Amino acid sequence: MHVTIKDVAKLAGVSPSTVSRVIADNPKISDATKKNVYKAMDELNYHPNAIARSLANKSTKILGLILPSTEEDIFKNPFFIQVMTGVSHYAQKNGYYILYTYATSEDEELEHLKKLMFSRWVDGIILTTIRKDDKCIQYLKENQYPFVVVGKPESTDGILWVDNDNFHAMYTVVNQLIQKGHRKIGFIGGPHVLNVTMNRLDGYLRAIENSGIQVDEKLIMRKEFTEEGGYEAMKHILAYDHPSAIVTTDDLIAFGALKALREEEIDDISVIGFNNTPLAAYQHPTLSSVDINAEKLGSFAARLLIKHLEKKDDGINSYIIDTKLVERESSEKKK
Amino acid sequence: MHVTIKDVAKLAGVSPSTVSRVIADNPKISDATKKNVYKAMDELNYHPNAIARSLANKSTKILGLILPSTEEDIFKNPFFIQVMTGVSHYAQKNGYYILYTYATSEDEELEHLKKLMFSRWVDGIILTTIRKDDKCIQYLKENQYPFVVVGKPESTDGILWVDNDNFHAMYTVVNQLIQKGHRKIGFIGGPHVLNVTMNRLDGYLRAIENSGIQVDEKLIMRKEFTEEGGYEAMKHILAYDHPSAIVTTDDLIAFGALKALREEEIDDISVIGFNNTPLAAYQHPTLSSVDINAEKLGSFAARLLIKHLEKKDDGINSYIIDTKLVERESSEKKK
DNA sequence: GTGAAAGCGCTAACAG
DNA sequence: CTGTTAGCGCTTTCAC
Repeated sequence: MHVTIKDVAKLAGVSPSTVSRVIADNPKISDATKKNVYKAMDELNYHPNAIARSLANKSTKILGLILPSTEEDIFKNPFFIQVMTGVSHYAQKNGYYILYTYATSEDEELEHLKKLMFSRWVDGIILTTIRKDDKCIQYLKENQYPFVVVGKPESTDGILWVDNDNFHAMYTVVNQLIQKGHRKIGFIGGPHVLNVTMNRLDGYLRAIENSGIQVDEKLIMRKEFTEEGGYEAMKHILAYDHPSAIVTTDDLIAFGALKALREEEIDDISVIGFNNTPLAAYQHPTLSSVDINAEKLGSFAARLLIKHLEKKDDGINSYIIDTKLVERESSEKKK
Repeated sequence: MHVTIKDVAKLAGVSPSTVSRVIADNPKISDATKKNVYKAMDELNYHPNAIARSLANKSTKILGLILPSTEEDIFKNPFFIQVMTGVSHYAQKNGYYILYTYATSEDEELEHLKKLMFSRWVDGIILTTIRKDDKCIQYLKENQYPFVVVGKPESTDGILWVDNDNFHAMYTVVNQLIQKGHRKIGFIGGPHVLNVTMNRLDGYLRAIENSGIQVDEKLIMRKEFTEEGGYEAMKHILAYDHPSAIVTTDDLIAFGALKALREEEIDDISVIGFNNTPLAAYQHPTLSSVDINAEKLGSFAARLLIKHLEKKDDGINSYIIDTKLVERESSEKKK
């Protein structure tokens, strides 16, 4: 019923394999027959059947994307959307499609991952989050399935990954604050099971120590990645002391901290967020935040994976994406 | 190299066709052999090859999603993300994957649409936007390809679609304002080539006329769907008169209008947005806006398409999704 | 109920 | 350079 390679072959007076070669742009086909075949193709309005090609080729030119999602909101977290944007651009430009699934827990994620792998729909997989002793990574590795992960895994051997230098990013931020004269700087981070939190905390500690300031454990809080977490942590710190600046590991936390400060009518404490989410510019005061370039994380992840799939590995199996502090009102010089 | 249906057949001591029937859960297979085959399957850790199935079946259980995108920002417009969320949930729950492409113009969109169609990757397509004399719709129709569109097409015969009742939504909003005592109500809409704009304008006009108020053409403006557009339109209206309320057809427009009012230090004009985007709650004053339930638009679109693909059409080929005015400060009673 | 065999549309040796 | 042939892994008549 549909036009196939055979119809084209017949019309062009060649064999199906020749047509196949023309499709694959095989160099050892004479220009004359190529012309011929092309003519037949669009005379018949022929379009290769990608499914059949994939079955024969064992390659679909589709990438799988696994997104974590808290309950019903897959696309609420700006970070993942940005990563997805980067991935999509790079993939589409290079002739790949994206197939995604979302999962609400590590086990579900693994479940979907397996489905995606076994179905053969995708040539490789992009993981957008990374957990301690990540089961997905382990599984993919064991099965030698091509994948790339956004976030630096504990063990990096033979793994493709992209990440920011979280240690360095936080180190720089704290250092700048110290340069500006801040001495008492608080830290509010997310749960310490996450690598990011630990790396950022290390950066904070190093900067403090390097400048000869005494680390004050009571100015260091770790809470959930939520506005409430940030709010409570801030309150807690204020009950103990009055620092001149607070660094956080996430904008959401920073939003909560700002809220606590507003309530207490305190306006001489600088606050710095992380991830530079869209709402940062809409806080009161507008929130200074570290831009982690999530879109770039995505596009470089896609790039690594695609290069690998096409056997064009250039020896590079990871990228460190630059970060940048975006200064807004919340870190302006206080009176 | 990989476990196939033949290996399973051999181990279970049956023929490949029997295994195939077990996979498809064919009712005329004895329970005994079913058990047997299942056992063999997980002894070998067998997983059906979806590509091969698709080639034989002519169905992939993948849906194509076409997203419009202004330049580099596919996922910046909250509307499309919400639609995508709804689509994804419904699809994933029903065993479908989503493959998406984005395009920056109608022609590019058509281009990608064709690729998607001819490749056979997807069983059907979801269009998330609709233009006047939409080429994509026309093409899909001509080729009898299964699709659904978010937005009501000019001609609806034989087309699956979902939309809000834009006329009614705006009618209700304006009516409520009138009930509250407003008499001079301005309208700022997007370009009138778009169906939504026209429908919402009609709702506005009807409400005004029904209440016996004289329509004042000078209070009606149509601009681009941008903050600047809203800003200029508002300034323009203010130069002419001082209405007590302004309705708009998009939050972005409303943001601009609010900005103009802030500049003029006017705080006795109610403003209503449309689409209830996340930033609405972060305006000054916070913006009242009509929630159009974009996620529901998406899930019902997926639902229509999937039912159709599975030949479970229930005679329903469109859905009208409810809207709801979310009231915030910008429409509070003014002194 | 189950098996044999043909075929879905394309690719890839292997010849020539 | 091009044709022949045998699959890729699964489904599906058509027999038995």
